[in-house]
Amino acid sequence: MSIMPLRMAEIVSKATIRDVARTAGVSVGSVSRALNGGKNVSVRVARDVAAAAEKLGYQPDFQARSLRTRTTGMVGCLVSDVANPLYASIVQAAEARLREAGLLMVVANTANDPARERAMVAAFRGRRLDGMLVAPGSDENDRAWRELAAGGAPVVILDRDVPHEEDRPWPAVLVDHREGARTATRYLIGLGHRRIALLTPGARMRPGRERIAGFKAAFAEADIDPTGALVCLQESSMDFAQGDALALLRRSQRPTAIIALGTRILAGALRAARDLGLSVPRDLSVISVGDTDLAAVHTPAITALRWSLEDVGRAAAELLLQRLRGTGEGQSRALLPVDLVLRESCVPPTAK
Amino acid sequence: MSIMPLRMAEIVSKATIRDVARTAGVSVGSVSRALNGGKNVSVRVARDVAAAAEKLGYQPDFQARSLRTRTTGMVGCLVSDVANPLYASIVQAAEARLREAGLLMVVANTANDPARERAMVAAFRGRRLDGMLVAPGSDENDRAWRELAAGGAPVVILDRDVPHEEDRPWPAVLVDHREGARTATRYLIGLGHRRIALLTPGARMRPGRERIAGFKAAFAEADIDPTGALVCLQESSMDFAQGDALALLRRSQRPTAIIALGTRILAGALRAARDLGLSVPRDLSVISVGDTDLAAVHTPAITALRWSLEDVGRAAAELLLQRLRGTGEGQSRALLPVDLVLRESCVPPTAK
DNA sequence: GGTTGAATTGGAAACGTTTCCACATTGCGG
DNA sequence: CCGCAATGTGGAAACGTTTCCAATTCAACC
Repeated sequence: MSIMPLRMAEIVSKATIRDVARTAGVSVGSVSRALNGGKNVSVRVARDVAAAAEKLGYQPDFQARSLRTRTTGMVGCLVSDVANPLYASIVQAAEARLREAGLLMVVANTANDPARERAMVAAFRGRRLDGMLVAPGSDENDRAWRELAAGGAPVVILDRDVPHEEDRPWPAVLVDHREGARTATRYLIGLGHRRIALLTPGARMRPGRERIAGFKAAFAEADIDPTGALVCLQESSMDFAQGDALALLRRSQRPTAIIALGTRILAGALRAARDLGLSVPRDLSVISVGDTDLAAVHTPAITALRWSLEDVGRAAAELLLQRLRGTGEGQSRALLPVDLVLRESCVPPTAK
Repeated sequence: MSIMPLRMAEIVSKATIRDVARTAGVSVGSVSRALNGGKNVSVRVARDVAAAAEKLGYQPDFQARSLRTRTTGMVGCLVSDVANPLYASIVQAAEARLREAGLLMVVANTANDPARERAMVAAFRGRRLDGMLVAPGSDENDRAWRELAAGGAPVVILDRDVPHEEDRPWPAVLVDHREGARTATRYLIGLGHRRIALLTPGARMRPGRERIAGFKAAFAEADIDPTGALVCLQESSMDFAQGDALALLRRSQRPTAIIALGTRILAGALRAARDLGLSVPRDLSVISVGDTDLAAVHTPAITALRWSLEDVGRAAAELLLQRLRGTGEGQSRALLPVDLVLRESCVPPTAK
């Protein structure tokens, strides 16, 4: 144990390609070719270089390589908050796929702040990251997306509609929130509900917009009184959701069913219901948008719209890798399905 | 919109420091000094350089700078799974602090696989990351920690006990799981419970070990039958936890209280209880280790051990920044407190 | 006005790669 | 036996910075 520090100092070894060249008795160019290309190197050189590299514990310096090759082996990932389970799983899956391909992933949280978004895009570009996965905080942040495009590095958009020039939509992984919301709403209408509230973050972003569209579409196609379709835009904070949900459930004509985004908002809504003494599902049917632990384990178990976050991350990584390799443009957009997982939180409304 | 592509091509601008030098009519050295040092540059040069840089939209190339300065402005973060809420919040908070300091964060998931851990440490080192935040998957993975040390770059350990040489403990952020578990256990014992089960991931890692120690300490100090202290080691998978919990709760002498890690395991335990028709807290008192949404929103709300994941992340980032700046070694370890948040899930056991 | 020292400045040498280019060396067909 | 293509090889030029060093300017002080 005592000699450890010395050995470590050795291992840190600044062994450079020049050292390898010297001990192998060849030129640096040959070493580089032997180690990378493999093309145009004699067996003798290959052997000697390998031996020398091994002996010296040579580790190529990515920084230097990057400078020369203009490629960093790193991609950026820009989301509002990696601690949000919705993003965490996406990030996790994307990282897994990218690592397989030998890439590192840089993450940054934007808190949906456009200025910060721009700053991080600039930072990514300054670091010459090879590409990026981005979930912009708003679909309208004009300046941000222009800067996005300016980088030259491929970008894949996560579940957003970023304005694009006519013929070149952004590569993107999208979730079919519209169809999901429509299915859920149709299901509730089928159970007899006529006053249904949709609690979702604002229409600033695609998921919210699509959900609202699907929600309304279900009412329209059922040909019932559309004033029963209550859209409540939310910030994604639990406290706020709870306050809003309380107000909603105190109305004289309170909704008999709620569809709530399953992160913080669902929690707030359930708390509100509990605080008002409303029993789920007897007094209030509930559908979670997104299948979280909370939804699955809650008593009663909450019926939920489910889509695979892992698939989103994986597909995004795949799309990005495609671009990076430049192998045929291939598919440019993926639309992932949403399923309704039936559980115990929805029943026909009690006649009143 | 049609001229956009051209403008973008311009913005991509390979404007290099040489260009700036030329248009400013000074040498590259002066540009570098003007832009960075600020020291020893005349106002004239400073002005001209600033103007030229502005005009050309000059963005320094971090890669090149890194090569020269041997510093990348990036730190690595190695955890088993960023999608685990326990880590997600830590990562989020650490990233926030590091970004403030102008650093980017690279994340990688190890899935607690020692080989992968080593590979990622090597990758980080090859990329010359300035430092790293690491939560090793095991406290015993000898080889990994040696390689850790070998890098020369500072490392901060997240809530683990990594073997160290006598006089140089690793900088680390630790959570006082022992005291937390002891408090929780004491509380249950105080309520009258005598058979209590602790469901936590194995003793391979510090948090589990410490919790078990605290759990047993509470029994010891209460001077009651220690066979009532049931330690159930778990993998952190919900299904597995549920199966185990089922077996546990079916015992003839089933525990009257459970302390369960609040991620997947708590969910599994609650499901198991529900499946067996056991009511919380009447038939079973429950304490969650870690205060998650699930614990807070569950009906009944689950009493929980709480510590601040944000503080862990922030403190870790702070410790790392300290090392990076080399400003006085300062504190090398942080021990964060754990509180017991009383809710509705614990009552005295029903006489039986 | 010359001397000195500080403040600025330009030029060039790193940093560690990859890649281009020119040159040897080979093998082969004519 | 003579080109000639194919193959391997070494040397050097990038890549875009920072930083060292020597040279120049400038002011101030004797």
